[in-house]
Amino acid sequence: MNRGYGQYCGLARALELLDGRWALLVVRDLLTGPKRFTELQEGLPGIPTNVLTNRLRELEDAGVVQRRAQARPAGGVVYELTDYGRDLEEPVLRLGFWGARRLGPPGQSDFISTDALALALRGAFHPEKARGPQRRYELRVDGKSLQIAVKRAEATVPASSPGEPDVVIEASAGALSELFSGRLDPEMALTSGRLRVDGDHAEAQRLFEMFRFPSADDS
Amino acid sequence: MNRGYGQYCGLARALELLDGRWALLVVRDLLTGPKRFTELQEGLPGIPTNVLTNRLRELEDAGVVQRRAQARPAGGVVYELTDYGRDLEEPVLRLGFWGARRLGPPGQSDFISTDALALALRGAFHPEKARGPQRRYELRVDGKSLQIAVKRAEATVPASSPGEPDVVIEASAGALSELFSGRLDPEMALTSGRLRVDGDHAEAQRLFEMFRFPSADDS
DNA sequence: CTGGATCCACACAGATACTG
DNA sequence: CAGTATCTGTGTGGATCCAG
Repeated sequence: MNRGYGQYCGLARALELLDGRWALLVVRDLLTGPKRFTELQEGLPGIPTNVLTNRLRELEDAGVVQRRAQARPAGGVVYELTDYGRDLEEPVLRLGFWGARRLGPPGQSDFISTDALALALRGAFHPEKARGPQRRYELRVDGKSLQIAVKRAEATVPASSPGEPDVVIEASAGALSELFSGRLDPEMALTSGRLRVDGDHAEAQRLFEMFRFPSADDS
Repeated sequence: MNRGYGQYCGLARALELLDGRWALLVVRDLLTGPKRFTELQEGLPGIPTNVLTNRLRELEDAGVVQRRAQARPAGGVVYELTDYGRDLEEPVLRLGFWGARRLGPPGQSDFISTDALALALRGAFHPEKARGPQRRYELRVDGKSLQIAVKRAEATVPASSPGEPDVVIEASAGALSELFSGRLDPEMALTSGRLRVDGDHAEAQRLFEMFRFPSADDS
């Protein structure tokens, strides 16, 4: 693919580098860390294997992704972003929040990507709201879990190393979306059962203060 | 098109709304103001008419673009962004600067879009560098011209109303790119003939201080 | 002239089966 | 696990034609 646009324009070049269906979603999933071929497949339900192969090759040629031979014992290869590819985090985040304003409540058949959630949380972090001791949270949604580490004014999503969470928070994607955008009060959600917390409730409340999505106040 | 990704994710939704080749370039050209069908065609050399028609319809369905019946005397229709579409300026700008880092020097056959230049300048404006009286600049490149109005700490690109420019600046796309990214000194460019200025040279120099592209310091 | 519609050839995406 | 091979749709490119 990639016949190009023939324009001397940064956007046109970006669209050439990120051309093809699924391309930016591959980048999104790699923004949370290196992944194997099959891990990418699992995070992108419906992508044909040959398309994933093509996108990875094209992104590699574009200098966005690189293959790396994995150390033993597992062997095999992992795909990871180059430095240049990692610089897509800001643009992708902006595009994501723009698109999120047209996300209604999640449907039954909607796939929930923990990579997408992790990315959104990174962009939703408000450092000035973070105080108190270092904390590790575990978010559970749709049978998957995601760990969040907050240390002083810095958040790591997903948490770089596995460990015991201080608080475990479980809710549906719809409930989480309302909680993180401030349209649903955590107290209310707890009493109504839309939110389950294992650990200090006040800690959970702090999480929803530190991470706040822009609210969907669109036309 | 638009079979969708089936994910509950803002980025996936954005990619669905902006799906199809040329889509974001259409948005880019509309970010500088409403345009007619044929004006869009001229700014997107190589786009087939049926593809432009399809993209405009899809963007209209997506709530990004709207058709408006044009007042007399010209009649006809113009396409313009909705409020939601205009909110793409930030994401598009970020993506554009990301892609611009992989723009070498312009080739012979590269088309120069004044819409792309206008957008890039909007994103490159440093309000704190703007002082002095209101000024209107005219940038000439590749046979096209673009007016820039700077008033206090605000820049309008392209200038909203036509008028007599205080300074006219002419250069090739390559020279402009180097001038705006600070890799080429305006004095040098003037003496070497890569830059022509009609008006106060100091004014031209100010322009290159107020508008500064992020430099291509990539790997 | 503007704003498309229509037709054709082709490249790419999707689906599935199969392999080192 | 990490793809390759193959077949089938459909979106794209390119040219041409047409109505207001």
